[in-house]
Amino acid sequence: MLDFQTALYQLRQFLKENNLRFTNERLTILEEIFQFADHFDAEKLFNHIRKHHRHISRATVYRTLDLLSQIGIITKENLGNDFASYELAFNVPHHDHLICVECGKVIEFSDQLIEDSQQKICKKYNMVMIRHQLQIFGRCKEHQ
Amino acid sequence: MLDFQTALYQLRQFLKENNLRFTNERLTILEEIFQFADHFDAEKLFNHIRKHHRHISRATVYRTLDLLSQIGIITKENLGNDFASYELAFNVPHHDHLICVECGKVIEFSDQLIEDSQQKICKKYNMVMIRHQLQIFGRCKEHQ
DNA sequence: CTCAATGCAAAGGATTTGCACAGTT
DNA sequence: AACTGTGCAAATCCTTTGCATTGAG
Repeated sequence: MLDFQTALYQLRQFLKENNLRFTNERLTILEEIFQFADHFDAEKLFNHIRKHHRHISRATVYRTLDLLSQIGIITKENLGNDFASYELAFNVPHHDHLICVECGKVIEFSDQLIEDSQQKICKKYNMVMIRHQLQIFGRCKEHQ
Repeated sequence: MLDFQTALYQLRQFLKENNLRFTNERLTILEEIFQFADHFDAEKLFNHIRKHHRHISRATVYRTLDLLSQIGIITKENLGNDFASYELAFNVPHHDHLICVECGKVIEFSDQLIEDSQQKICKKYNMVMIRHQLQIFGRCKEHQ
C-alpha cells in the first residue's frame, strides 16, 4: 500500500516537473487524507480538515483532490451517490467495491478472473483499457 | 429486448396497482424514449421531447424517469459523467459498458464469466446482490 | 368531486470559477 | 519580482421541490 512518504515524494516530483508550487495547503491536505484514509468524499474530508486548519477553503480541497488524482495518489470514483468518492491508490493491481445499499458499508475485493475477462473484452472490441470500475450493490450480512 | 407494448402494459399495470394516474405526459415520455432508445440522459431526452411537445416540463421528465426506473422499464446508471444515464431495460440477464474517454462512445457487452465471479464474491462476503455495474474506460479503435 | 400530476420557478447539493490578495520560487 | 495558489462568494450544473393549477378516475 502507498505510504505517506512515497505519496509526498510523488507530489513534490509532480509539482517540480510542472512548475507548480509546493504549498502548505497541499501538504496539509495530503497529510489529512492519510489520517482519514479509506474511502472519503470531498465534503467529509473538508470538514475533517477544518477542525484543525480553519483557513483551508473548500475550493482548495477540491482543487487539491483533482491534483492528487491526476498524479495517481488517490482515485476518484462514483459509488452510487450523487457525489464523488475518493480513496488512496494502492499498489495492488486493482480492486472493486461491494456496497451495502442499507448501511453504505464498502467492502473492497479483487478478482483476477474478472480482471482477465475485462482484458479479453477490450481486445474483442478493439479498446485500449485505461481504467475500470465494478460496483456490486447489495445487502450485507447485517441488513438482509 | 423490451418492446413498447410490453413497457406500456407494465406502466399501466403499475399505475393501476398504485392508484396513480395514466397521464398524457407519461405516455408521451415513454413513447419518446422508445424513439430515442439506447443510452440517453435526462437533458438530452428533455430536449428531444421539447421539439414535439412544447408543454412538457423538465420536472415531469425527471419525475417520469424516476417512475420508469422504479418499474424497471429503464435503468439508471452513472457512466462516469456528472449526470445520470438511462437506458431501456433489456431482457438479457445483464450487460456492462465500455466507454471511450475520447469520443464518449458506449459499447455494451455481457460476460457470463464475470457474472459468475460476482456471485461467488457476494457469497464470500455474505452479501445478497441487488445489482451491479461494471464500466471499462478506454480508447476505442478510432481514438488510440 | 377528489387527489395525484403538472408547470413553473425557485431551491438544493456538489463542484467550479472569477477575482483580488497571499505566498512560492 | 513573477506568477501560481488561495479564499471567498458567486456561478454553474444537474436534479429536486413547493405551490397553485390542471386533469384523470
